[in-house]
Amino acid sequence: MPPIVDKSAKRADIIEHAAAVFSKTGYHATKMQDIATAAGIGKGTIYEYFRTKEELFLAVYDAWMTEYENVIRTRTAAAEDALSKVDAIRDSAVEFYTSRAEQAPLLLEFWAHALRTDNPAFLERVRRTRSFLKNLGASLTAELVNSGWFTEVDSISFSELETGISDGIFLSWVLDGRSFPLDKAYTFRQSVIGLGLLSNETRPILADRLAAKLKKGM
Amino acid sequence: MPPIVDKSAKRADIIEHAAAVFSKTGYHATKMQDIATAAGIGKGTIYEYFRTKEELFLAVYDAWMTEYENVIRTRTAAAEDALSKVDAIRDSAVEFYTSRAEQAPLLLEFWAHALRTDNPAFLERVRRTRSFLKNLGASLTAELVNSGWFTEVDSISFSELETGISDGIFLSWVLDGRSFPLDKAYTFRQSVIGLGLLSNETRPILADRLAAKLKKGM
Amino acid sequence: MPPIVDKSAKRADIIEHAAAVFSKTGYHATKMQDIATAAGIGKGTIYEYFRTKEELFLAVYDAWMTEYENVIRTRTAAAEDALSKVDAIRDSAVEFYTSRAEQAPLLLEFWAHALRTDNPAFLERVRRTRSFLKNLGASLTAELVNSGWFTEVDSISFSELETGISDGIFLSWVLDGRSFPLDKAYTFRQSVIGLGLLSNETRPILADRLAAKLKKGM
Amino acid sequence: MPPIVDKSAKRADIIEHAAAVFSKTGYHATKMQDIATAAGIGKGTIYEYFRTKEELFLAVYDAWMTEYENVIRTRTAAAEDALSKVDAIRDSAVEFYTSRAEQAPLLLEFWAHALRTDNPAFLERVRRTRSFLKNLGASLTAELVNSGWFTEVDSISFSELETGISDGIFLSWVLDGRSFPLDKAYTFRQSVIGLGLLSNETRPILADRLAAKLKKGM
DNA sequence: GATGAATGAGCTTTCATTCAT
DNA sequence: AATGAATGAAAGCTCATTCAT
Repeated sequence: MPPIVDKSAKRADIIEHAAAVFSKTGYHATKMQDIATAAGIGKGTIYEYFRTKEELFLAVYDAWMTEYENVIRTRTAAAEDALSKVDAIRDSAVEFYTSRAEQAPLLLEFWAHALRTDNPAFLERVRRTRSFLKNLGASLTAELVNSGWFTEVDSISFSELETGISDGIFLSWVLDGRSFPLDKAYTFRQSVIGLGLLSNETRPILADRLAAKLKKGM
Repeated sequence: MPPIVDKSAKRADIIEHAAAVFSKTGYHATKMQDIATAAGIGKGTIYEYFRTKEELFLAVYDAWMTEYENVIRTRTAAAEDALSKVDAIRDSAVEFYTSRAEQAPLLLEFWAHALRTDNPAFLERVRRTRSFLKNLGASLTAELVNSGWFTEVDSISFSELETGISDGIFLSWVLDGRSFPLDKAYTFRQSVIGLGLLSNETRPILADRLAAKLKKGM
Repeated sequence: MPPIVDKSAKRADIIEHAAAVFSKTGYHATKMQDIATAAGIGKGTIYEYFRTKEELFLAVYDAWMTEYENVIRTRTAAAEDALSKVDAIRDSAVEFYTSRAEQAPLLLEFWAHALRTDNPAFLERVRRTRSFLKNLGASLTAELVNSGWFTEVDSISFSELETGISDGIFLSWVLDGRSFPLDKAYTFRQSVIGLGLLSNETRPILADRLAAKLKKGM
Repeated sequence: MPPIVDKSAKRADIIEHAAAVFSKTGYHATKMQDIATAAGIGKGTIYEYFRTKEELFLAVYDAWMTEYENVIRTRTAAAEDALSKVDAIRDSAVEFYTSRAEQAPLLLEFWAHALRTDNPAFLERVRRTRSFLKNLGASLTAELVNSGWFTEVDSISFSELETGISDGIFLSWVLDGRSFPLDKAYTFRQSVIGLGLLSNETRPILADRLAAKLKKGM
């Protein structure tokens, strides 16, 4: 038996394998033994790092969402202006989801589970990422309104809507068997929404380009 | 003299009670005995009408979606023009979901299950309603484009997007603990999207009103 | 599968087999499967009649003690006078324990368990039989005192002592590998105790006989 | 500089902590980790001193019984005559048990375990103390008979009986929730038994005093 | 000697499903 | 048609014990 690197590395390793097995088999159909086997460890070892199967499930989701948030943080920080930041968020979402296409159904399972379990940590974790996205969206919206790009819009409401829209496109994509390219859908949506929000000053600048995209579709 | 109930009435009765129990407890935590008890029948009797728990779950979803589709069919048939039909769809969705607020998480569970089970009937059923909605949306969109209300837009893509957006708002609503009024969210969304789609001819007519709604928020 | 006789008969049947398996293997080492196999039923069936292994254990003890009490009730009722009733109790105890020699260690396990479990029903059941025996003993003692056979003695204390002595002899018998005949031990004890309790009037009548028994031993 | 403790001191320390934890939680519910934590050492360290949990259990019992025997040896050696030695034994028992009231149920568990395990060392240890007590009792009885205090009695049988009685009183005391004072019970028993054993010569001397105690009860 | 991470045998309990009545 | 007693596969979790460091 090789010496253990360190506890948190092993924990991360278990999470990674659990993510793979959960993604493939689904939460309920996955047995702890499956995960142990995949991770090349004993069943009991998992319980040294996670108290229950449910806690491990939460850890998988947490790892995903933490990474997702970090990607967005990094990318938006690198972007110079508000419009670029919006694009950065869109690209982050598209890349995150497409690179995890096989794992996408697990997000649905997680949401469903969060709504059922007695453990409040699940919904809390779900809402944390949603808050992060909504706050980010609201501040960018406000910036776009203030800079004159957008017509006046309640930035909180709009960000709430946008967050829902993103999830909805993802949901459609998953339920429809990923029958359309996710990036095209996000871009198309951006054109529709953008066209609606342009101010009277900026509309002339972009309207034609966006209109062309609308005509073309996904 | 035993009450005469034809098989399909009893089947419907079981579905109704199953829906209630599933909604409250969730699919996995619900025991067949719970449903039998709720329906006031013997556990074995359920199996006279449904081969498995899973099939009963499907039947519950099917009943819901069939009713949902029928409501939309009836309402859109009663509406006179395309814009009214769009409103009819929106109202149907809002009413359907708000009147089933407690049952909403079950839809998530159903979707998650549909993506996992080997039984293709689940995804088929999910996609049937989605197709219905997308087709209806596409034809209404085409009508609005043709009539000059909307700028030119790929109606198939747009309808796909709109379907996703509806699901996404619903999803947000459920995950965020129904913290905002669903009808307001749907209306707000309609304003944003509508403003983006108006043609150059119709924009002057409605732009001010929609802009006011954007400003006001949900 | 033959038709079921009736629920309580089946329950009793499970108890009987559980008693046999518990006696042979001990409570902790016994698996529910062992009992099911012995009873010729499925493992799950046991759970139709008993909620937990612990509850089944209690049922076994309860059945034994109920029978024990009933034997004593029947025998003492049939005995004519107090002295005969005392003998009846002694004989009942000896016969009960010797006929269950193999099962005796289980009583120890039950007592130990009763002192550990959170379920108060265990100690309650233990104390119920003890109360029954102590009350019976106290009333017989009072009768023997009143009739002049015994010298004055606090009947409650004496009965408490006697109950303990009975258990103690049984305990010795079990721990020492049943190396002495239980009936002889009970008789010998009766002689010692009896000799101590005789009144000045009755001592002359029985002293010689009892003294002879003391000399002889077990 | 690490504290110097020789192996046997550390072994004794583990036994002491194990006794405390076993007493509180019971043998089966106690985890090796609990003992390690209580002793402030690592789980693996226990296995440097004891091969199994069972062996540690035996060691705890052995320590108790060895101490018990030593107390009796010391006290009886200090007593001048046979009657005083008898009192010394009684006092030792009462003090030993009352000072370990919380630990008493563990003795029952030990006995139960001894009757179940394949390891013969358990019953051997149990019987060793019992033999010690029986032999001591028999020789004291013989002395009391020879000196004329007691009427003729088979000292082996009587000592066997007395050992059982002691255990029985202890058992009653534990099972009845220590609802009576143990010392009073032992004294009361001594009066009853003593009155039965007095010889014709000594009876006049003590009978009145013992009779008074009988009347008074525990 | 001391440690605690790793292990997996083992066990209770659940519950969808069957089928004799 | 209706029932519910019977079933056993299944799985999460525990914990005594090992052994590399």
